[in-house]
Amino acid sequence: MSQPYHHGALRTALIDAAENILERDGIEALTLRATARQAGVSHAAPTHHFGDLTGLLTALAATGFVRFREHMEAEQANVPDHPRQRLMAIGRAYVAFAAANPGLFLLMFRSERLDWCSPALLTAGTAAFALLTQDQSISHGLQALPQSSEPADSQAFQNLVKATARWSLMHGLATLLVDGRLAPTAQKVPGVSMQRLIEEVLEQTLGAEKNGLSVSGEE
Amino acid sequence: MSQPYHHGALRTALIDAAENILERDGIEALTLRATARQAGVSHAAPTHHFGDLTGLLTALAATGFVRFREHMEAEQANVPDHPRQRLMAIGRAYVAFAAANPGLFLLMFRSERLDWCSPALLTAGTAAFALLTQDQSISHGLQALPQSSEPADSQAFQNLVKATARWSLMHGLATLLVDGRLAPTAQKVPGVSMQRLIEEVLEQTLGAEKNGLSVSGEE
DNA sequence: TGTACATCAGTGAACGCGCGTTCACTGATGTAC
DNA sequence: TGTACATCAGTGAACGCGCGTTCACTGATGTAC
Repeated sequence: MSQPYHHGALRTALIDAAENILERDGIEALTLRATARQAGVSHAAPTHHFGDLTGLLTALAATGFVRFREHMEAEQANVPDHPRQRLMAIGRAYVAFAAANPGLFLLMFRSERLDWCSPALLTAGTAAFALLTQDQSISHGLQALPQSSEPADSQAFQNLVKATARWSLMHGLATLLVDGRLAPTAQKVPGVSMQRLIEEVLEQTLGAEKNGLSVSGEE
Repeated sequence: MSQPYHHGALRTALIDAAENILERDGIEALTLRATARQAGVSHAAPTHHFGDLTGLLTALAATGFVRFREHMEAEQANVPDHPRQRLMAIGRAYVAFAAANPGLFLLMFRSERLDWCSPALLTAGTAAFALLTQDQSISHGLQALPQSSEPADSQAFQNLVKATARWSLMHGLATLLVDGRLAPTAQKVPGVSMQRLIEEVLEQTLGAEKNGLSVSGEE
């Protein structure tokens, strides 16, 4: 009946507790003491595992990036092995993860309080980002260093531009959605669900058959 | 020599002080008391003008949106009156504003502590967003309500999709840049400046002559 | 022109709060012999 | 198998800090007459 003195898996429990607080009360409410309360331990216990708040946030963000990558890979696996299909799947997964875990997503991408020197975070973050450039059309280009005289015109640079463009689109869409900026604009056109809007944006930018619709809006 | 008892323009001075703190120390350090210290008045003075911290942040964000819009309009005016040229100018201005005012940009777009019921903020924010949909190709479509049976296929919906796509791209690019996520990726291709990368991404997505390069990355 | 008075703008002391951090401690676990 | 002891994991009291907020106040401004 009585709680054992030793928790057994307190580190994991604290990360879970922190995520609960994050999604329920926002990042402002995510403190070491609140996390200890949520986990049901004394307020000095988290320090023992994470050192300080940055350590806790960094550990939480690292697990977030692992799950982020897993989610994108899983969605990618559900789809025919075609570059555009897979890219669309990643885009959908990117936005869906943000929508499903808004607090965690914001922590991962915008917290100035993460310690990017942490090996766990760096590894998990890099792995997730790598997925965005790992389709057939550009994967090899980003790895090969250009030997040409003008790097700005090299294939590697062009691939970097493409990867940055698609990443920006996914990230902007996810961010605007999570921040609630998309909803007011979308309501100008009645009868359209957010889901439908997102799907169509991804379709027209990432999934178009030949050249895809230009973001510039002219036909 | 002695300071007058009445400041004269304390409200404006407090907003300036708050912006200084925001850019120098980050949003975490932006408190009512810190703002009062920065402005050289007693710590109870800001409450008199803004009520609480949300009021101050909201007022600061509102001035930010005004300047954001002014900046985009000014850049747009420096360019030939061609839809793509103007769109490119807006995109460049969008990213440049974020880069030049990272703290303010983050406050404007991601602070959960803004009061969007504030008329000043709502007006300034709406005006800035409206600029993004005010080029010849889609401006009228977003205003006209569709009478067609299937809203998802209506012209208004297609225009919404286009506006959302370009906005997402600009916003994602600006956000990733400000959050320092772009730099590590870009360094994989040596000899390429961030400036050049951003310009090329905007060029290939917003400014391409015919259909623009698809974000999907296939030729 | 002068006086009285209301209103406004900012002061400074005080309060309670939750925070991070320290530190001696205590209970549990594991290992050496 | 049993005992001693080191190490580990979590406790709880205490600290100092900066915060938002309150409140009686004071100095300055403006207005009525």
